[in-house]
Amino acid sequence: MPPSPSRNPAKPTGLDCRLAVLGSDVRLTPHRREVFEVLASSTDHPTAYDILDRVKSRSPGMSLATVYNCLEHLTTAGLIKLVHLERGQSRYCANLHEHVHFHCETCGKVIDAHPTTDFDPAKFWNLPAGTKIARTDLAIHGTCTACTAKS
Amino acid sequence: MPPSPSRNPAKPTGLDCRLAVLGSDVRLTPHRREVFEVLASSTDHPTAYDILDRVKSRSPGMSLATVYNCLEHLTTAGLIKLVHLERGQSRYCANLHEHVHFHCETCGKVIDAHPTTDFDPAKFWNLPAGTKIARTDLAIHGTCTACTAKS
DNA sequence: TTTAGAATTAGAATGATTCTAACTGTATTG
DNA sequence: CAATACAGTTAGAATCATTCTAATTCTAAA
Repeated sequence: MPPSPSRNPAKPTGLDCRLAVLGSDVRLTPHRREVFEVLASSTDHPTAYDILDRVKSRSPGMSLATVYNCLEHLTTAGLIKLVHLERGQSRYCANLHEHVHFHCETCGKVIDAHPTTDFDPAKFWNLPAGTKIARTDLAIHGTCTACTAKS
Repeated sequence: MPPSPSRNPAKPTGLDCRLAVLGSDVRLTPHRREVFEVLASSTDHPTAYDILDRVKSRSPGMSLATVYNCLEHLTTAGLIKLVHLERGQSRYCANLHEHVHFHCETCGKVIDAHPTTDFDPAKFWNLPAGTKIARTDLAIHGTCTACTAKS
């Protein structure tokens, strides 16, 4: 036994291990792991409902409430990101590399775009002095290659 | 009478005049005008419900459905902009100058930030060849001056 | 004045998300 | 090993934002 840690149910140490990535601290329960894995193997920025659909083959009993619950925990832990591009359903993204989103207004597809050089928003926009930037969300809307070719 | 335009109810010319700005083409009915004026005199990016609230002193009978309807027409015409920053209610903005939004994660306030120099997203992010950019939405999240001072 | 179509309306319907309360599982404590 | 405490999970209800529907009103041309 390790040096008698007093009972602390918020940080169990047994079978129910954690994912020690990026300083995050989530209990990786089976459901959370599956939601994470589905998202990590998707490149299309699925909605909560899409994720439920994809998880169902492995966990037929999972409910939408649980998907939302898992997504919330994973988001809080910084393992995944929430993306808002339009009204309606939110989308999720497990790409943790710095990137922005290109949204095709014709087919609805969302493509990750990675930076080619450093970008500092404070160089381009006039923010009040004393403002602290935590993160930036850039969404580029337009027409994707396939849709441009078709028209 | 002008040179007998054949009946075309989509483009009336009488009292119900249009706002000939920016190539837009909206019927500026009393309700639409009020919604637009409320928004134009607000700097806080109100939600549809906020707008209904502010419009009520002048048009007590206006319904939320009409507010949404007016906002939709004004948005389509390019007279106002729809802003998505978080889950939940959409916000609207009548600032048509090029700008981005700073969102304070502490107090929820949204501040317009205007460009100090030209910004071309294609210079910073690697988009697939053939992609056509229509517009970009940049949201900067962080802590505003007031909230930074308090903490 | 009639009429066609746009604008407006209240309320219903839908869609997305969150909440609630009951139940289950796991690991620590006695 | 049994009891316990709490996190995780669940279905379904509740809520919130938005859109739809069908009826009504308004406007301007014929």
